[in-house]
Formats: sequence, structure tokens, C-alpha cells
Amino acid sequence: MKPFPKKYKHTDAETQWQARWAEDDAFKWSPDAPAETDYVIDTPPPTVSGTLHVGHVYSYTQADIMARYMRMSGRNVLYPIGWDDNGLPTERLVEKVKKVRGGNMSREEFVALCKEVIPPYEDEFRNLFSRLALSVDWSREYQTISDESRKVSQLSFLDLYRKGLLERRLEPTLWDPADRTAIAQAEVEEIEREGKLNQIPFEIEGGELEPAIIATSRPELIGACGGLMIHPEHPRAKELVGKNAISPLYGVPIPIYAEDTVDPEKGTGIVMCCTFGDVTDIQWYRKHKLPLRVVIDEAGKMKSDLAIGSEGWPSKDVEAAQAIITQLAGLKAEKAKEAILEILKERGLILKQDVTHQVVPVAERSGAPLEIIVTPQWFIKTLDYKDQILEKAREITWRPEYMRQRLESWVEGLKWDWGISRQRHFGVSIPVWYSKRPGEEGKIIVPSPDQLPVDPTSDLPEGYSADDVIGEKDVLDTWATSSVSPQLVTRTVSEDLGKDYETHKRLFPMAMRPQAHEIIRTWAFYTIVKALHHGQSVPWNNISISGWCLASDGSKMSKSKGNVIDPIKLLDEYGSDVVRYWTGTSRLGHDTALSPNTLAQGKRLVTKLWNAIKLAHMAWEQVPEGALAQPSTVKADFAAGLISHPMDQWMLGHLSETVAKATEAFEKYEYAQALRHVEDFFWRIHCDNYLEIVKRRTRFEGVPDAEQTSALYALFHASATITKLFAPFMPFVTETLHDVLWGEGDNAIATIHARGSWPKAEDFIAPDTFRREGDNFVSILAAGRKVKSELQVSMKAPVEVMEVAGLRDSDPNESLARVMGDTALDMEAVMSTQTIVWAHPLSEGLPRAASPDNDFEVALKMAPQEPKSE
RNA sequence: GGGCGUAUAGCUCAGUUGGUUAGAGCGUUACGUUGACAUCGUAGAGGUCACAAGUUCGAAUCUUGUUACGCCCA
Repeated sequence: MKPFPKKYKHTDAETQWQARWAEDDAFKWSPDAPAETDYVIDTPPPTVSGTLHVGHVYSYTQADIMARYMRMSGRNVLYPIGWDDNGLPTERLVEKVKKVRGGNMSREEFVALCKEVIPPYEDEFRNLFSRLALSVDWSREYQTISDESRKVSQLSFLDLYRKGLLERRLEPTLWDPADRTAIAQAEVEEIEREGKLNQIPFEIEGGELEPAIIATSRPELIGACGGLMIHPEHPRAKELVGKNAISPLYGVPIPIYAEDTVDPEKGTGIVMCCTFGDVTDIQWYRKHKLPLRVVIDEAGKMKSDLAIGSEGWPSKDVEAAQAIITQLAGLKAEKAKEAILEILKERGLILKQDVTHQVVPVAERSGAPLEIIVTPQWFIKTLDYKDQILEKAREITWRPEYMRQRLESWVEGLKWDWGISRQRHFGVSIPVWYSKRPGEEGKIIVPSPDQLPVDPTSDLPEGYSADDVIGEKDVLDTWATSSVSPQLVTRTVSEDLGKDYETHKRLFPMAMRPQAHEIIRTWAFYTIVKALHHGQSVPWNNISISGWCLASDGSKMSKSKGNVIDPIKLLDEYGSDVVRYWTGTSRLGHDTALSPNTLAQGKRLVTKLWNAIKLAHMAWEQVPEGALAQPSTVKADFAAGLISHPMDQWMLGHLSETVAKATEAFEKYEYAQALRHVEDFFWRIHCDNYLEIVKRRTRFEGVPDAEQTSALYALFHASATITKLFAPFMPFVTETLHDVLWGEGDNAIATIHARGSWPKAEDFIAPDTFRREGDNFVSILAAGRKVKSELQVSMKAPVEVMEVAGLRDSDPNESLARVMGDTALDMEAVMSTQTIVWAHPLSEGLPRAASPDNDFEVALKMAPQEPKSE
């Protein structure tokens, strides 16, 4: 046995074990282990250009607690880690740091700059994750900017393209005017704000009928109006449908249609249909075959040249229309709205203005109100596959289960195919060229899998020269890369495109996906879509959803509130084990406040654990070299008669039950429940009672006798098992203790976190061994403590006679030996009493107290106070 | 508007198929230190389990409704 260190210093332990684990590749997945023991985790790579926050600590630690348990329980865990450095946030960061515009240089040059800027940011994450003791397989660390990652993203593109699940289409697209790029529905956020619903009259051609009064919140789109929609049961529907209205300011004749999807309750019951205000406009456009009239450009500004006055876009007053166009040209949509309202007001064309709460879709990233514009984009087919996506979502086990509904409601509400092309400079290229060769102009050319990764703006397809093709400039949506992390880790996307399909087949689908709930509709959704399209499979069998980390008062952490906690400072102050303990007490899916109280509790636990093991160690230190054999298993040592004392068996029986309960909870991913079982045993059974009881037998000189030997083995097994049970939660302190206990033993395993080191209930003794008698012992002891506490004397205060009576099923023929077995010596030692008697009734006049379970009552006759000697 | 979650001691939370007297930590009160631990120990006080109705021999737990807070979607 190694000597026991004087004091536990978390910083030393953390530094030491981090280095050792890294050196030993301690958490490397083993390809030689049987495939059925594989347990693969799909870790979402964090965006390294963002700042570290406690949320990272929280959700990644939750995953690691499970990973460590799974590994210890015998699974061959593959826990990969990557860094996402491929998206718009990285582009922005690099532009800021290097004071450049990505668009002004070649893609290659920009990527080179990224590779220069990113490493320190990546290091921050690497450092945090390493300090947190995430048991990842560092030999598989990857960057999404790497060739390998880009290759898999492009392979994914090729596979879907070949299967016809991915195509380029010219159609209305969600557009972020601030970042000037197409975006997907998942990147849209709806914000509520106060808006104005304006009632504006449209004259009716011929002049015989009253004007049609429409209600709109987007008057700047009057120029884009292609039709008016009126509910068929509207009182004016009969006279208006089929007529033309004349748009104010522009003088454009606008046909009026009956449309039963118009909400007759809202506004005036007559609405403009424009190119394009929202998804409904697109549906109506398609249904009624309306002409495209685009008035807003890609920057979200009013266009300066509209073909008003042409054949397809006539006007009653072309000059007036052009004057308005000129007046509004170049204004952003919001400004144009104000300007056009001003003009309409001047002309008396605002009949009514209602203040309404409206829901405005904005781009999640830039916060800019969205536009819908028509440009060619690449789409992955999702709308036609809703049912299959839902089916896959149901094949996955969600923890907590109700989180699946988030995905389901999202899928059910999908209105757009997944647009994956982005008009950005930086990112993974869309691997296609468009032919300029006579006779095949516009033909789409894709590279061969061997050619990947390609940049079509600088590379060329086989057999074509630079003059023959135009390379696609757009890049892939960053989710298009993120969503193939399972394929990246398993090396390929599908059988016909894979070089290492055997590995893929072995590892896919993965066992578990840990992630936070705010990325269900994006990351989880996309990953499911990809796995479905590539191989008709789920990407993972389990998904566990973590909640948010909140400030100690339960509010969200935010910079504006100033309540953001720096995770590094948190780790410095408490140590990783304590912070991980806090995570371990949280429940999957639930938000958890960063409570100082829980952190303090963790700190207490680490200290207590340290001291409890120290006690066991001190006992063993007294054993002469070679006097006792190295402990084996509880079961074997019990069978060999080494563990002979009933209270030792009682404690080990409880421990056996704890192992079973903790294992069961972990198998259900209820790690907090597991922690509770372990902590409960450790604190209540082991420290509060067992250690007090066993102390009598831990002091000896020379070779221990039978009951001392029994104590030594019991203490060893308890210590070794308790450290293992706590190991997934507190890897550093448990590793330190494990090293001290086993460091030089024959049965030593290098790390407590090794595969298969989790205790097995079948290696213990039956939980009910001496259970009733031992529990009675503890009850009686509690009653005795209470008497002493009420007398306000120390536990060491000497007692002459301790009287015990059974309260329940009180039987005068019962005896002490029958309720608590042959343990009177132990009770005498803990209570400092000379004798114990079974008394019916208890002597009158003595101080007495009942046990907490009311099964026993104890009276104490204290020994006369000895005069204190000087 | 639709859906989901949460509501238990002063505070933070457990409570696994309904079952004795609802638990833990912090805080609080009293007491206790020469052999693991004062970053401690022992004992005590503290709860109409959000509210209302129902099912049941029995409800924190199941059903329905209400309220408050939070989240997701429209």
C-alpha cells in the first residue's frame, strides 16, 4: 500500500491525472474488443469561436458521467470530440481578429488565416474539457475545417445528389438580408412586437363599385402585389371576385380572387398577395398562377428599377409609379414602410390604423426581419419525408421521453425543404460545376468521391478545362457539416461511397447522442434527416437531452444581467470533482440552477470521502508486511471466512444492495438517482454508523486477530467499492484514492475508470446478510445517542448500564442477542457502556429515548463523574 | 391559440409501478473536539405536498378542472 497523502489538493490531483490519462491514452476506443460491447457517443462539436460558458460544463459533464459509467460497466466506449470552426461565427471572428474581409481573398487564403486564428480558441475548449475530465478519445480529435471533415460533408452531398434527394431549384427562399444569404426554416426565430395593421382602399376598375379595403402590415409591398384575396363568404365577395382593383400609388390592375384560406375575422377580410410577404403568399401564387413582382433586393432594400409599364406589369399611371419607385429606391424595407405610410397618409389613403401584436420572423443569427426572395438554391428533400422522419424519431429512445414531442411538433409544422446553400465565402464548398460547353450548357457536373474535398471555384472536374465550367460559389449550410458527425466518426456515409464501410457498419447507428434542448429542431433534426437519407437508419439509438444551466437565483445567465459565471473560475474555486458533483445531482432535461449550496455539498463530500478512506488506510497501515493476503472479492473473502464479523457482513450487505440500485439507475440513464443511492449509503450506513462501530477493531498491534482481520477486509472492500461508485461523478479524487489503495497491489488496475471496473452485485454477499439484526443495532444506537444528546454529554461519557427495551411486538422473552445478534461488545464500545441489559420494563427514573423508528427504547444509567485529575 | 414541463420544510431539491409516521443538504436551535473528518459530529424544531373536485379501504403519487411560473410551436 502506498502511504496516504497528508491532504487532498484538487489542483495537484487534476494536473497529475490529466497528464497521466493523456499519456496512457486511457480512454481510447479499442477496435479489438468484441463489436457487441461497442458504445459510441455522438458528441456535438462545440463552436470554438464562441465563449466558454457554464452550459458547456453542464451538458458535456452530463454526457461524461454516463460515458464513464458505460466504460466502467464493460462497454467499449468510443467518445469522440471535435471542434466546429467552419461556420459564419468563425468567419466573423477571423475577420475581426485579422481585420480583413473574407470576400476579398481566395478561399484558400482565408482558410489559411482561419487555421492561424483558431488554435488559441480551440485550446480554451480543449483545456476546459480536459480540466473537466471528459473521458474522450483524444486520438480521434477533429476539426470541422479539416480536409477529412470537408470530405465527408461533400460525400454526404454526393450521396444525396445521386439518390435524387438533393436538387437545385429556382423558388422562393427564406432570405436573411443582413447576412445576404439564404437560410433554412430552422434558423428562423419569431419575435413578437407591436405593429400597425393599415386599412388601405384599392379602387375598383370601372369606377362603379366602392373601393376594396385591404388590411396589411407590410404596405411597402404594395408594388409587389399580384392579387387580392377575399373570403368567398365575405359580404362583398360576389361583387368583387373577378374584377380588377387598382393598386394605390402604382396604378397597377390587380385581379381579385375568392380564397377560403383568408381569415375573415382578421382585418377587413381582404388581403394583398405579394411577391413575397409570407408562406401563404407563395401558396396563393402557385394556386392562382400570379406574376412575380419583386420589389425588394437581396440586401433587403427597395429596388430602383421595376418593369412597371411593361406588358406583364401594366399601370394606369406609369409616371406616378416610377416617381414612387424613385422615391423609395435604396431604402431598407423598414424605412420604406415608414415612407410609404407617410405618402399614403398625405393622400388620405390610410382609412384606419390598428395597433396589433404581430409575429415577425427574423433570422436567428443576425436578428434582421426576413425576406422571401427567389433565387436558385440547393434543397434537401424533407417535406416529402415527414412521416419517415417521424418514424425514425420514434425508433430513438428519448431521455426524457417528452423531449421527442419537440421534434415531432417541429417536423409536423415544417413548411420548407431544407435549403442548404449559403451565399457565404467561407465554408465547405458545394461540390458542383455548371457546364458551359455548347450543347450541355448548365449541366450539373459533380466530382468523383476520390476527388474530394474539392473547391469548385479553384478545382476543375475531370475532363473539363477552366473555360468549360463555372464552379459553384455557394457553400454548404454549417448544419450540413454538423449533421454528419456520426458519419465523420464512422468514416463514411454509405456503402457505395465508403472506403471503410466495415467500420461504419460496426459503429453505426451510434449508441447515444447527448445534447441540449435548444438544438433539437436543428442539430438533432438534421442528423436524423441525414441518417435517414443515407441509409434508412437512425443515427443513434438513444438521445439524452440536457437542460440549461441557470444562475443561482434561477434566472437565465446573460451578459446584460451581469450574472454570467466563468467556468474556469468555477473550476479553480471548487475543483472539477465538485463541479461535476453538482452536475450529477441534476436531472436530464431539466434546467438546473448553479447553486452554491450544492457546490458546498460536493465539497463536503470530497472531504468526507477522503477522510473515510483515510481511516481504512490507517487501519491497514498497522498490518505487518505480508501478514494478510491481498483482498479478492467480497464474495470470495466471505467464503474463505475472512469476513466473519456480523456488522461487517451487515455493512457489505447494504453495499451490495447499493451497487445493484446504482447500476440499475445508471442503466436507465438516471445518474442523479444513482448518485443519491451511493451518497446515501456512504453517508448514512458507512460513515455515520459503520465506521463508528468498526473503530473498536481497527486498533491493534502485531498480527490482527479474526475480528480485526474481518474489519480490515470489510474496510478495504467498502473503500474500493465506494470510490468506484463515485468515480463517474468525481474522477480525480476517486482516482487518487484508488491509486493509494491499489497502487502497489497485485490486483491493481491502472485506472479506476478502466473498462469493466464497475463493481458487480454478484461479487458481493446477499443484501439480507445480518440485515435485520444490524438495522436493529443501528436503531438502538440512535436511541442511545439521543439520550446522551439530551443529557448534553459527549458520546464518550461513560455509562454504567445501558437498558434496551423492544417497543414493537414487545416480548419479555425477547433478548438482546435475538434482536442484534452477537454484537454486544461493539455496542458497548460505541456507547462507552460497561454493560447492556434487555429490560422489561426500563428502570424508572433513568433518562430514556426511543429510536427513530420507534422499535426500541433505551435508558442509560450514567457512571458517576470521576473528579478531574490535574 | 396548440403542446410540454414545473409547483413538496425559510432556501435548493429527492420521493421508481398508489401503502406505515413525506426525506436530504443548506439555514436555524441546543450540545459535543486528544487517534478519519471543525470543510466536523450528535440531537431538536420546521411541511393542510399550489388550489378544488373525483377514483380508492388508502393519494405528494392516478383522473378532471383552476391558478402561477418557465419552455417549445403557431
